[in-house]
Amino acid sequence: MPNSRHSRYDCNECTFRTLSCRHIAPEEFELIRRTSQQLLFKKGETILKQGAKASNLVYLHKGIVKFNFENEAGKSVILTIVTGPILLGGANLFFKEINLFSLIALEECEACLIDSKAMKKSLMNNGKYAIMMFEESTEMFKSAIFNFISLAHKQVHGRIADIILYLADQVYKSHKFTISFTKKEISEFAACSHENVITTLSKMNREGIISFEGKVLEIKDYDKLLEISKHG
Amino acid sequence: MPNSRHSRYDCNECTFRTLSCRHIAPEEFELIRRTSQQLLFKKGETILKQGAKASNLVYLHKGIVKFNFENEAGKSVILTIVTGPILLGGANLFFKEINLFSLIALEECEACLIDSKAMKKSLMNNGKYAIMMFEESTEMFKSAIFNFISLAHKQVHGRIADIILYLADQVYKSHKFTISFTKKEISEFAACSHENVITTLSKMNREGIISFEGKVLEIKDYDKLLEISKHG
DNA sequence: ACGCAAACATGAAAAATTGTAGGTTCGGAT
DNA sequence: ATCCGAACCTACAATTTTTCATGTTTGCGT
Repeated sequence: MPNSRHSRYDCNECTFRTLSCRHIAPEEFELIRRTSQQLLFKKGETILKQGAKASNLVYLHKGIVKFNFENEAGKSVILTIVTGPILLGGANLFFKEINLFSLIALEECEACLIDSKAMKKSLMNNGKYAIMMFEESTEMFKSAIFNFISLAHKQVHGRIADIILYLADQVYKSHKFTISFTKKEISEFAACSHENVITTLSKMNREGIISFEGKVLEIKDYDKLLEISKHG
Repeated sequence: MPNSRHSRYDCNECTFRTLSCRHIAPEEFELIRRTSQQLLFKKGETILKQGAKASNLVYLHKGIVKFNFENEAGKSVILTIVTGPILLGGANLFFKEINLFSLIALEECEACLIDSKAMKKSLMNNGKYAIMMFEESTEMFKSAIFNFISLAHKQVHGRIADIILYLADQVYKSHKFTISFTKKEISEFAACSHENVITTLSKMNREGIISFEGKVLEIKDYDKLLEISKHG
């Protein structure tokens, strides 16, 4: 269960508020704020559940989240992985009332759940605000589409190279980072077996392209990874 | 070159106009209309070009269009295939100024190119209109995401079954249809080799699940296809 | 009508990927 | 402290998929 702790983020300093107040009056934001709820999610906890009614948007202040789709057989795919601060769940808002996929915390996450209805009301009254929110909430598609494309015409080592580059450049923003998820999750992101992930990473390790001890991954030869990504 | 023929669609009867005028005044729509251009695209012609400036939205009155992404090596993936009437290119509008992928006519298409700037202006002035347009233009994502998921955890025969079902249910709306594209294009949609498409379709043909003569595909055993899709 | 290029088709070999089976390590629950 | 399950790792067999080689058919431009 998400833990409703003492506020860590002061609503008056929140970046979401700052963004919003570029387009709507503070009094109007207050209406949105009042329907919102600040929560702390532990690693592994579900923030939005696939199949549930999409009654909330999520402003992720801090943390890392995976977009997880699970099929009838219980197999998962990770559509993409993102870090805060970012607005999530907008896709569900515009698509339909049902969440198409789950949002799951990969690390401890600070997030605000925002009532969709309250938000929609403000969007209707302010086109500029609507456009901005839409731009914010479609960010995730870009990375999902690039993963899609990587999947579509690269083989496993190319896809894994892409994932490492993506994590380094977009998520952890460093060439050395502690991954906050399992090999199985990497396999769900790369859409292959977890054995294949292990084999591929071990090979890259042996060849000195990366070093991967425990949970710490370091890119040793960025250019080589780029090359694998290109020809993979 | 697209052929600028004598108007087939009377702007006063256009479904896009009807939709728009639920939220904006006819005079305001007139501003959008004046910047628009009605065109006829022949099979194979590019409506929006990947990499070009995203200066237009496209309202597709009639026809079938593929979302095509081409990588540096010249290999293509088809993200999804859609039929008119539908609003296209919205993704590009909100993403960035550059088209992320091409839209290519698979059949003769009647379409209006709408100036992005004129449209954005109206969206800013009217939140409800903006929300409606977002909803319209994100439709394509749903099918692209489902194709993504199919790709991610099914093997080729499952993916091909999915594609046949998708074409029958969403595109041609019939269990018997004349496909307007090649086996190679199916392979770009299914993300596999074209030989694999041929082998798989031949097998389904032999087993009586479908019949596929020339360009005419007929689903003989819908339930069997569903089953292949499920376990695929 | 002819020729050429693209699309279609098929089989066999090669490569990539998954599944299976073995065992080790790690961390949380009792 | 110990037990148990999950994650990790490796090798090998089984399967899927691609690649290659070859030949036929189709459709379009001249």
